[in-house]
Amino acid sequence: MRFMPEIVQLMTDLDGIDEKILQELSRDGRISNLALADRVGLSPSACLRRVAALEKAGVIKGYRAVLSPEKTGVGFTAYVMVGLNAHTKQAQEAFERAMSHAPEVRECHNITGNVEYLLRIEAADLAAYKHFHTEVLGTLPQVNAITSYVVMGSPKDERA
Amino acid sequence: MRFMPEIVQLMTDLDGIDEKILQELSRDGRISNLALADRVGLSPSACLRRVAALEKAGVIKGYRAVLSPEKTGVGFTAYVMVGLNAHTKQAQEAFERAMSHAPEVRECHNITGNVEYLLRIEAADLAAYKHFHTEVLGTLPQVNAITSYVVMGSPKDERA
DNA sequence: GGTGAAACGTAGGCCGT
DNA sequence: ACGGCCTACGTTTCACC
Repeated sequence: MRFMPEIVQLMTDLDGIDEKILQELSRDGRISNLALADRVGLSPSACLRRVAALEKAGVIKGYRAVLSPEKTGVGFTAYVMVGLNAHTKQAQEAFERAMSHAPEVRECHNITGNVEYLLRIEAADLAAYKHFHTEVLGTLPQVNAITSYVVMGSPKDERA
Repeated sequence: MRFMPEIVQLMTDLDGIDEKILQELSRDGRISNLALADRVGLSPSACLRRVAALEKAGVIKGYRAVLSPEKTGVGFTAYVMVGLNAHTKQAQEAFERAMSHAPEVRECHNITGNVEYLLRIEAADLAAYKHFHTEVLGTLPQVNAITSYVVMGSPKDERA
């Protein structure tokens, strides 16, 4: 490649009001524009224009409802370190494709260290996790090493 | 303890429509009730009643805007395994208290395995992370072992 | 669970700064 | 380029069936 693939603007210019808007929308993604405008000290129309601009610029990627894992049938969470046996682009792509299709995989991070990937797995229970472990991870030819860390609790969790 | 501390209803009874509602709201937390009702095949009022019930039951814990880390000044993410030198309740509570006050710590999970905790750290850059590593983690008397895994990319990330 | 109507919020044109 | 005002339009919300 001749230039760096994508030199994107890493931090959009955000003033104090923008930051307050983002803070409020992180806290309550369904706040009405009227209430939001009030909280940040702007008129509704000015506020709405800023929110629209933040969405358009990709600063706000979307809005999501935060669900209770226990109450939606997720009783088992684990982080899993996965090492591949080949460090080729093909092996990585094949593995990532498999992860993207597995519903138990909520996150797949490419990390530094002795293994390549860190996964967050959410399943109904230990049996469902075992199924994923053996039937999915265990059958992928690229996978070399699997280490599971079962989540016993999360004293802090500010996941978006 | 004489009985299990809290036997809560682990999975609220959710029918197919409830699951569809949750799925839609996870995808787009700002969908209008009208559009949501349409998608799940209910009248707006019936749909709204279900959403309100799901919120009240705690199945829906809230709504949040999903922000772009790069565009909000977060250029560095890492997972950190932390081992304590004492397995006492006091040591854990002190550590968890410290984590809850550290803004760089977005998640703190209590895990099984050779160490006690897995943290997700978000910072502006490597320098900011180094500061956290030495000035915060490094000064806690309970902390015994620290292993950092820097996130190079996240091919999949469905963090609520 | 559906209907309807009043209350409320949104979105866009327009003007002032 | 950005904020405030106004208003037609859409959405939410509630009592009632």
